[in-house]
Amino acid sequence: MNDSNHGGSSGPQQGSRYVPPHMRTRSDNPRSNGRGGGSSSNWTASSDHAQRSDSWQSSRSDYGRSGGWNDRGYSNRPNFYERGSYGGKYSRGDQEYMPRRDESQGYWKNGVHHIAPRNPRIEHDLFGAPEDNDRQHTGINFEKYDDIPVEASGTDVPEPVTQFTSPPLDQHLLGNVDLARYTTPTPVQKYSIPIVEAGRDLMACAQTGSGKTAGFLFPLLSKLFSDGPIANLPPQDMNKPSYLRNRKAYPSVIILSPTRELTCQIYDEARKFAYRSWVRPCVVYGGADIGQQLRQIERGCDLLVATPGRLVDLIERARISLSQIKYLVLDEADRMLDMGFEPQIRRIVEKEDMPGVQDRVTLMFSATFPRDIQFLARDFLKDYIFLSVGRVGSTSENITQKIEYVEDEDKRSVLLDILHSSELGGLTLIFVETKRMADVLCDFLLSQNFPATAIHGDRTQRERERALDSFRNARTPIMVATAVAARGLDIANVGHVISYDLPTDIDDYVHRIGRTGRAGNTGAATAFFNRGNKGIAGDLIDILKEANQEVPSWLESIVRENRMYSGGKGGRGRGRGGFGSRDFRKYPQQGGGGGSGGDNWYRGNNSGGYPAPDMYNSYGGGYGRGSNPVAVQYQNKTSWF
DNA sequence: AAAAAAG
Repeated sequence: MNDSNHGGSSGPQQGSRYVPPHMRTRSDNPRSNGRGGGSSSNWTASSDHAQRSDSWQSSRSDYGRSGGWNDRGYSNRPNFYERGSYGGKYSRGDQEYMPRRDESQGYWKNGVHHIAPRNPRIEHDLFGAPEDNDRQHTGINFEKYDDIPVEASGTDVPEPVTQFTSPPLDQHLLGNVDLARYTTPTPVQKYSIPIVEAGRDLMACAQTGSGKTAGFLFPLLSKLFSDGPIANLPPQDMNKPSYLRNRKAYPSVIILSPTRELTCQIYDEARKFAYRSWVRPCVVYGGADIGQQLRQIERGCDLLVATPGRLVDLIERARISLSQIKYLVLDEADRMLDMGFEPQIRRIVEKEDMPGVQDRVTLMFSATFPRDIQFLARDFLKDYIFLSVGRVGSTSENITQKIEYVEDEDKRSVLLDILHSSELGGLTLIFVETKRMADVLCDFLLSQNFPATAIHGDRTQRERERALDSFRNARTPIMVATAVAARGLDIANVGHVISYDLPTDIDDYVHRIGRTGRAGNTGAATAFFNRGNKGIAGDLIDILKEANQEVPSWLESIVRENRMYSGGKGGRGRGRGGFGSRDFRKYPQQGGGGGSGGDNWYRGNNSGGYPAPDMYNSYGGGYGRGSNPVAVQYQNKTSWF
């Protein structure tokens, strides 16, 4: 039922096979021993360690031979690898050896960034096979994204960059960017790079699909690479036995994200770009063995990607200190608030030992910019740059949206029709509203001999990761999902998104269809609509029109008839026509539900000037009037990494 | 109303 139960009876079997992606090391993969679950004894652990060092020694000797290893075409940056090539500096007897790092880890000493030698196996793990262009899908078609409109506001907005170059980016980071085959910065990245470089705070209305993960990772890691760790870190004396050591980790970066899968995804990206550097990324999230995560952290943790609940847990256990934080990133902030994380987030940011707003750089990302996000921005950010990123054009062009009227009892057979008629190739993602339905439908599909899996919050973390994995690599090209997979998740090659049940929130719908139609590809999105969904009909029509899609006439009439009764809710002030979210410091707010033009609660800021920080103080607590005064942005999410 | 997340 719950992951913790697996640790007991069934733990050994499952634990021996499954190693979460971020825990995998070179020698973990072929682990054939039946032991090795979370509860395995110290004996197993230490013998593991011995094996690891052995295999390490042997692979290390490979470095001398350049073989085919250097033939991978890094010609554009010939100097990059010279520093990191295997040399005599880095040996066990040497003073510079830092035991808390393994050999694939760089280190910082006396103001110099020592880059670790390259490691073919890790490189393959992180970046894929060099010739495998399909798997390595990042970096394609970026040119296409030049059209995405970006609007930046705030004081002294730095000029956007146009290329990945050094400066402003660190040379080592550029090498990793090359390895990951990112060629051209996306619009978010063009802006975020100089903004973070300048040490400014950022509030960005953008989604994963816009390249925002790299958008914050690049400049932030780049700065860390050049600046090094904070000097006054309490020294870790690794010669002491572990029980006498300070077991707290002092990360420089915290990245918070709402779901476990998203957290893992960000972590995977971080690993790529932190490769061989002194920065060691870690990831913590609920539902997984905390002991394993603690051990990871103990080995060094400079950049931590976390879900809020687990992070609070670790702080309480005094295993994480926030006192050295230089960068705080809140990803999918609106989603985190929706999920009720505000208390945890406020606790982490305001009530623990994290440096104050003035003493850290804070980056906030959010698909929408409703009022509670504005308040969060007010409290967490200083003199920030507001970035509004337009849709990645493919919502309108690349994704064919279709709304079908299907009664609940007919849904199954219509679904089967669709699945039978669709040609092989792309993945099919089916969204349902309840966890129960996800299981029921998945079971039904299996009984009909469709290779399906399901992902939802009642499954264990292991099951979730397995499901996602088997979907990604097309072992089960059909996946039934709840809202857990609607946003942010990057699943390549999804050809068809089916909203078996429509969500009640149009944002969710938009996020769902954004799982398909990736860069350069076309996608299909089908939704089953019936009377139960009439609440979303109006918004749905808006979306369809905006995306130049066919609007069924029956849908129009449902809306008309709906308006008769509801007295015309007249939309919720969503910004149509490209840009949605606006810098509320600059623009007058659009009317919310009541609409009586009384939304100028921030008063007197139409001049485009930057508001004084205390502008909010005049506002007191009475902001309950009106609803949702802020335009919401619909942006496609063709995630490409 | 359901889902997600800390256990």
